[in-house]
Amino acid sequence: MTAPVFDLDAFLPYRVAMVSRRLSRIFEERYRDRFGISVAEWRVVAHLAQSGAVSVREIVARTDMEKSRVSRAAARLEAAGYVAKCTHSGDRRLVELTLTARGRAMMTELAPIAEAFNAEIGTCLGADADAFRRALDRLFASA
Amino acid sequence: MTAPVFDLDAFLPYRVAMVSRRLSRIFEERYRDRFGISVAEWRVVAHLAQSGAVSVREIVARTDMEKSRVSRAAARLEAAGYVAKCTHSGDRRLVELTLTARGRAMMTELAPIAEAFNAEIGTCLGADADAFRRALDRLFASA
DNA sequence: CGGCAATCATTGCGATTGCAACGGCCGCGT
DNA sequence: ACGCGGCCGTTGCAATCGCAATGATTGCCG
Repeated sequence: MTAPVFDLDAFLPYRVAMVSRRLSRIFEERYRDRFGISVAEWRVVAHLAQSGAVSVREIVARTDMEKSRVSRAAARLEAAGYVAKCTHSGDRRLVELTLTARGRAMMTELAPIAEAFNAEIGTCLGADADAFRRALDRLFASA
Repeated sequence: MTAPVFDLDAFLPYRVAMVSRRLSRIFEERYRDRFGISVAEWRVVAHLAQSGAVSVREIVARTDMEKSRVSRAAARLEAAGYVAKCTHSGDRRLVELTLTARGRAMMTELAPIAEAFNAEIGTCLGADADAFRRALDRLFASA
């Protein structure tokens, strides 16, 4: 029985997962205490701030999250008063998600925090930042 | 009420999370059907193949996974016959995890699959592969 | 030598997730 | 006009996760 040799540190999916987890965790610490939202909810809010009124399906297509995850995140955000849900006029299957005034206020506070964190990452990467972004784009496109 | 503007696509934690999720998903498809293990269990097995007999705590420190996640993954692996658990002689608090013959056989089959997948990613990245690896190392070190 | 804080692994519990099934709604074809 | 297949969002259910508490064991320090 040969002893299988495998270098886990060189395995890129593992490395990416570790970094992803840490980045999300660090960023989450900067807004969870203040607003009490989770990562899934942050993504929905950020997407709404970017795109205005959109349906659940659009967020699903755009963020690669499960339908149910988006649906429940939207429900929690609605319960917390950050998001309003109303049925689309014309196609009553669709749900139009919109930021409430409270949601926009949160985003006004959150956007600079996110930008700052993003900038931190950029400076941390230094000269490799552009290559890193390119690599992410390529992996996302081909995966 | 100003409309908050934020470009989610430029937000690196988000991009990394998307790519991480996709890579893990794709790789998982290549072994889940054959061996019925999950990502957490794969990580434990890969680490055992690399490090021999180790305790739960070492895997936790090394992989940045929660104690309970590693513990349960080890329990599932033991139930499936891939891993053996025995108390460390000398310090009976520690649990020594070891690959069984069946576990080593699985790893013998899995290692080439992982290597191939890793190589695919490398070729996909092309000239940016080295910078990508450097960037991951730097983010991991500073996070 | 004895107690006591610390370490290690497990487990209970609440929350979240993914998958699949479902109910409501649309639009196409007839 | 009317089914009927398909799309959209929600929900039931099982599994997993994270966190905190617990049980078991060790090593330190008085």
